[in-house]
Amino acid sequence: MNLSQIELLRVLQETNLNLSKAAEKMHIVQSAASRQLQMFEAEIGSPLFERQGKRLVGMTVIGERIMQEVAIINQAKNNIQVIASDYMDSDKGTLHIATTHTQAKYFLPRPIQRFRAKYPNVSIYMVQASPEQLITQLNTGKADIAICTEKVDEENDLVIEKCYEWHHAIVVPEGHPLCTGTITLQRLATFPILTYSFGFTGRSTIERTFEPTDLTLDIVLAAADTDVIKTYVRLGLGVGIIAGMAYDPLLDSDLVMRDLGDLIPSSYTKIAYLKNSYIPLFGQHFIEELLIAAKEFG
Amino acid sequence: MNLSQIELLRVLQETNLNLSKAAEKMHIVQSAASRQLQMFEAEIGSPLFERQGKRLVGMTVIGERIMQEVAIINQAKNNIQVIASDYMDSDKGTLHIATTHTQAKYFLPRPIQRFRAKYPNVSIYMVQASPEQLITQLNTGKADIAICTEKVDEENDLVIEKCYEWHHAIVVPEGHPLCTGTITLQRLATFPILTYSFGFTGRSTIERTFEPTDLTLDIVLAAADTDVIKTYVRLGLGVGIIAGMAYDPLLDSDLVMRDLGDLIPSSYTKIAYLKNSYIPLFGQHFIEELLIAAKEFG
DNA sequence: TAAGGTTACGGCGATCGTAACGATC
DNA sequence: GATCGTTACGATCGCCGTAACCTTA
Repeated sequence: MNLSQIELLRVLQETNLNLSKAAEKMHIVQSAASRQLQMFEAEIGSPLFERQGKRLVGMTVIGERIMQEVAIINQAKNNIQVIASDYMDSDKGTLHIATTHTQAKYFLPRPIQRFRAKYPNVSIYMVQASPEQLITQLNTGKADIAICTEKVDEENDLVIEKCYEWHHAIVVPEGHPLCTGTITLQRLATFPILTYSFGFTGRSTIERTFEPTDLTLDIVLAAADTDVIKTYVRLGLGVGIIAGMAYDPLLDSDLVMRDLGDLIPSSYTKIAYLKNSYIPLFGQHFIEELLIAAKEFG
Repeated sequence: MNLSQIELLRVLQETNLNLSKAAEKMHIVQSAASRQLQMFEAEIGSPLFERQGKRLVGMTVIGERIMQEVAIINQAKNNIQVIASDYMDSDKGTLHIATTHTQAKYFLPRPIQRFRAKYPNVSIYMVQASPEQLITQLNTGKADIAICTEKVDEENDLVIEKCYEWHHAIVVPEGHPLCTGTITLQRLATFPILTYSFGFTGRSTIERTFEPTDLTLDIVLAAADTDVIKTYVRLGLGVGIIAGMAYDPLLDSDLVMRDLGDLIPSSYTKIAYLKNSYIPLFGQHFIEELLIAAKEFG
């Protein structure tokens, strides 16, 4: 058993068990990868992969179990490298951030700008994805830190920090009936609604608010992305329910925003990272920067 | 970085940073170990060991930190091997049990005998140690399962199962004043006492019982081992406070035992193993055997 | 027939062991 | 002087790459 075999297993998973692709990723020729895999299986004493003919099409029971340990080893190995480079020069490195569109556009710009000013030698990679994907990004080591509102609860191997609290709000064109008068759930339900897709940016909170009532929202558009919602609100498709902080007083001055804090419970945007991952110094400072920005944001 | 370097680091710790001994344990010549260590430190970019001249005398800060990851990797690597051999033949293997004298002598014989009958091809190694050492045995991978009463609480990376409940009891020679009449803490405190050493077999419970009172026990002998206590009770040195199950009605018929369940809170003997360790099938069956024996024991 | 995987073989490099040396208790 | 660690050098064994071959979409 050796570390490159362990890594090969990880890479195999990432490539849907395609040995050729895996070999390429590891900068070795395909036959070499094939042999390494065979040697490892020989050492284990039973096959780790289900095969159809020669093709790898799945994992055996023992393969799955061993993969858990493989993941642990890879994580620890990666930690060692990060620790080492952090110790050598704690102002230099790479930070992979995974987040959703809303956070990327409305919350992160300021803290990231500040962070860049302090750490010009840290490269920041941002991956935009659905909240569900964010967890995968963390688990596969593709992201160091995830920032989002949904889904990052009760995950056992994640460290989760509350970042800031926010309310939903409606946006409507000027002159829309909802610009005046008290807003109630009943009244909202009489209009066509534009809001986030399932699993995005507090959509689950909206669901939970309406679920116990007899009302059903008439959702005519569900988008992952606030800007799409606003665009169609401008076209008069209906009432947008968006995250309050996604209303930009300058750019969105043609739209009227009204807070729904009294109707829909607040949502919390959180910071998450793997419990077992080593976060370098600059990463910890980045998190601090987020928390500072969060206070200004509230 | 490769696995033998990782292993070398672990072995170095086990040998008090003696490179020669470590090399021997790894079945390589000492110069090879020296080089491997250098290569690893070069890759990390800074020394992992404090040196006096050439001797390794301690670990640097980064060395300590990296050791945590090294331990994780070694554990996972070991798990892989156990998983593999468990899958190959789940009736064969080795079980390292760490426990204290009292458990080894009075509780374990029956379950171990039964287990041996079911699994003749599993070699059982028993290490007898102090409760404190048991934890170390688990953490260093020298023991798979620990059985004892003290110390195995609130350890974060241990899985702990309650095994059985027991009471303290006194043993005295026939005709001793304590053979008759009600036993109270006050009365106990008037006699010279023989009991377990600090940190052994419920000694802490005895301490906690007397602590809030004004009474102090006159402990004339503290032993790790029930048999030593009984021996000196027989010589008339005083009153033995032992674990109830350590009284053998046949062999100790010359002594009178009286239960202290009303005076001293019960103690619990627990089974402990590392949260991240893979316990092979026969190991799980061994634990079941313990729990069965525990019921008969109560 | 293209894509994925295995087998055979020669070459190169990593790592080992021997051995001589340096330093520290 | 015994123990512990480093450096130098030749030898070996593991692993890679090339290439031919097999098998299935």
